Amino acid sequence: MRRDIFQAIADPTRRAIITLIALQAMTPKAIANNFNTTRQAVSKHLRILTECELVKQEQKGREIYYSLEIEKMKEIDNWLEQYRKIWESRFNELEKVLAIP
Amino acid sequence: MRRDIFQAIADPTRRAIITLIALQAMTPKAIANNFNTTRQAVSKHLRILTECELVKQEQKGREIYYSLEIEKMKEIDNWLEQYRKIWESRFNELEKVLAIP
DNA sequence: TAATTGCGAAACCAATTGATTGCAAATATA
DNA sequence: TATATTTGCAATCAATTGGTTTCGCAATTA
Repeated sequence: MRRDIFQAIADPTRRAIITLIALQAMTPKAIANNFNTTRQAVSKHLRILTECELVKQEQKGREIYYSLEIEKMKEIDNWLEQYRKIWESRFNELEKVLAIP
Repeated sequence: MRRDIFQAIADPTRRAIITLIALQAMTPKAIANNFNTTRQAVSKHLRILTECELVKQEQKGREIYYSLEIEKMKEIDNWLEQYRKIWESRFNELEKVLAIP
């Protein structure tokens, strides 16, 4: 059961959850109310997101508030870095061609 | 058969293929030789990558060269933008706290 | 021309995934 | 204390996934 961040964000519902809790912590029930799905399904998604440390939880009484571990998102950014270099260098190539002498 | 870029990069083999063909076009056979897998398996991955327009192909005789459609990778970058804003703003908050008056 | 090579596609299989249902535990409220 | 609410977790099911095997087609080579 290998969890990695790329697998975690592959599911559209999980991406929606991430968007939802990026700015404010929410309970599973509150999250489920925002989608056309059940609490249990959301709970499973939250579990997957927690397993790959994309989400952290804070218990308050019987409620559990989930919020995004924004630092973890940087991993995607880091992976993307190698490709960003490529498209930036290609852009520079294009600039050279278009440059007025 | 919904193909989207996030699902495409979820698989580690596909990410490895993307890395491999990012800088130079390669045939399925050449790609397969770089991994511990068959040409047919690579072929299936390439099909998925092609379906979501992450990869383009160029026929040369009986060989087909696959290369990365780098522009498509920007879609991930665009999606990440909303979160980049968050972690940058948090960093600025931190800076304010740490700032020497 | 005949054999070989590179390829995609279809058929198939085991493993995984996402969703649902049902349940028990913990907390809150009457 | 009795009841309702919020939750995680296990069992189950249908659909999807990644891989293999096999096949036929087109291009190259002998």
